[in-house]
Amino acid sequence: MSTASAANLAVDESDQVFDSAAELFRLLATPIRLKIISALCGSEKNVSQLLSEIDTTQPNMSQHLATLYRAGVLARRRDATQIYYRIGSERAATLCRAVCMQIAVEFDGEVEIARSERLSPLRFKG
Amino acid sequence: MSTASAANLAVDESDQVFDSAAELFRLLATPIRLKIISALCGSEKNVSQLLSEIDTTQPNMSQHLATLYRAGVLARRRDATQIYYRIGSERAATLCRAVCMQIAVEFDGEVEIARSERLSPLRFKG
DNA sequence: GTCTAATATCACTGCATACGAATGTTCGGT
DNA sequence: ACCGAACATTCGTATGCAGTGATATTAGAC
Repeated sequence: MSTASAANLAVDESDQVFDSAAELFRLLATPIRLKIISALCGSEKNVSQLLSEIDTTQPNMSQHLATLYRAGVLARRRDATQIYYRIGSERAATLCRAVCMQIAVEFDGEVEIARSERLSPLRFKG
Repeated sequence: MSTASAANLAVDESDQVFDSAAELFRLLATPIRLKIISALCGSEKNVSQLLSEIDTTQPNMSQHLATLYRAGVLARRRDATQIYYRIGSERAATLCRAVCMQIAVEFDGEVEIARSERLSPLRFKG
């Protein structure tokens, strides 16, 4: 089992888990990539269609698509000169949906949390 | 509703949602921060205890704790000279747990996905 | 007040990467 | 074979940020 084989190494399996999880989070840590994933949740789209929905340059779009594709988050197929992207990993898409929806809900039913306390230095006496 | 009031601005509410979601993902995009959150899931701990579990320097630990605290992910209280940190946002902790657990499961029951295809250039004819 | 332990903050360095501009590649049409 | 459309890739730049070392703050013990 993979668990036993890596147990005696300096980096154990839990380290790998945290590394992989952090990498997944890093993939989703950019607004434009969340927009891309969100735009592809309903149906596949080619690059031009994505560019009409998301405000950025064509090279930038292409790079983010490549990043998500290499990570397995997106899949793609060619149709003539156009390339259609679609969701390739339901896990990432579900994660994106869940977090964005929850945040959207908070934006509506929001009360501004007393975050002023968090901005002051750590004092308990004076 | 807040939805209607921001609808005519250049950055609409969905942009803010994506920005906030990306910021949350960015907070979790570092292995050490995932380890910190994971270490605090069971019980609160002071900085020394965290340092004994997680391999890093004290200033680095302190900075990550401050980052997570400012974001509301962690809460803290003082006891004499020690400061105890605990989970402050169940959302972030749940997210961390869910993703790490799912990835851990994949690490055991894994078949190495054919990722060689993803590393080759985009060719469909030659 | 002085000393020490616990923690925070500051200044700096190095690395990763998002973005923009220019260029390259692939395909269909003629 | 050539041209244009659709994407991809490369290169340079700038910015953000994780990590490190040195220093500062806080609080308890004496």
